[in-house]
Amino acid sequence: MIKLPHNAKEAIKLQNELRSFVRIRDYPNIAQIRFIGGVDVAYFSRKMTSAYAVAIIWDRFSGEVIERAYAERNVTFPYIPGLLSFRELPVIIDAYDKLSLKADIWMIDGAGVAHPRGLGIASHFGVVLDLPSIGVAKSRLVGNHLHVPRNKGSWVPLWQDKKVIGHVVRTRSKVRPLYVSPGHKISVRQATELVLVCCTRYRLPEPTRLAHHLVTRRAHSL
DNA sequence: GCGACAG
DNA sequence: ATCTTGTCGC
Repeated sequence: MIKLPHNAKEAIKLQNELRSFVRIRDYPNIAQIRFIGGVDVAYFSRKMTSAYAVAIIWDRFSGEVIERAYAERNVTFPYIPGLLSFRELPVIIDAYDKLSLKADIWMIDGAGVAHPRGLGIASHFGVVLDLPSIGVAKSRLVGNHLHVPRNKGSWVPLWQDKKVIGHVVRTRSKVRPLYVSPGHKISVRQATELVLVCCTRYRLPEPTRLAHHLVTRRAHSL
């Protein structure tokens, strides 16, 4: 269970404290990563008062989902750009806790360190659970970048204060690119490498894509 | 004050 | 994120 602040000011203070625990470095043996976790959250209207989350573990070699878990919870924290984790991490962790198997690394919808204070939801998740993680966002939160070549597999660096905080990746030809940034315990380069390996015929990497598909269909599964 | 702004 | 149908393009 994560610490839940009561307002934006407290949330920002907490992020500034947690950011010091983020570790961006090479993952030991990325070629041997087999089990990749994926999570996503959905709301079924009614002023989006309750959130639903699905956490899955995907086998990169067989291409199959080997386990899935579902959770739902009333959300209290509002959606504020930069403070997304305080709204969605609680349900995500509820779903994560129901899994019996372990994943080598996790992919989360949203930013990793490509965040105003370097602690996007993927980093927050990684630090709290002490697990390697990657942030996979469908749009930009912070940073600047040049145009990304239109062909699948190409990418350009995402800059912030003269530093590369992530990559803007073309996971499908002629389709809007993804904003990939390391969450915890992985490097920028490897994060992009792993995301591309998980993209077969869709814009989103399989772990995140499948979790989104399941949570959108209210795929209950205990 | 104005514009930007993950899901 | 969610509300929504058909439609243009690879």
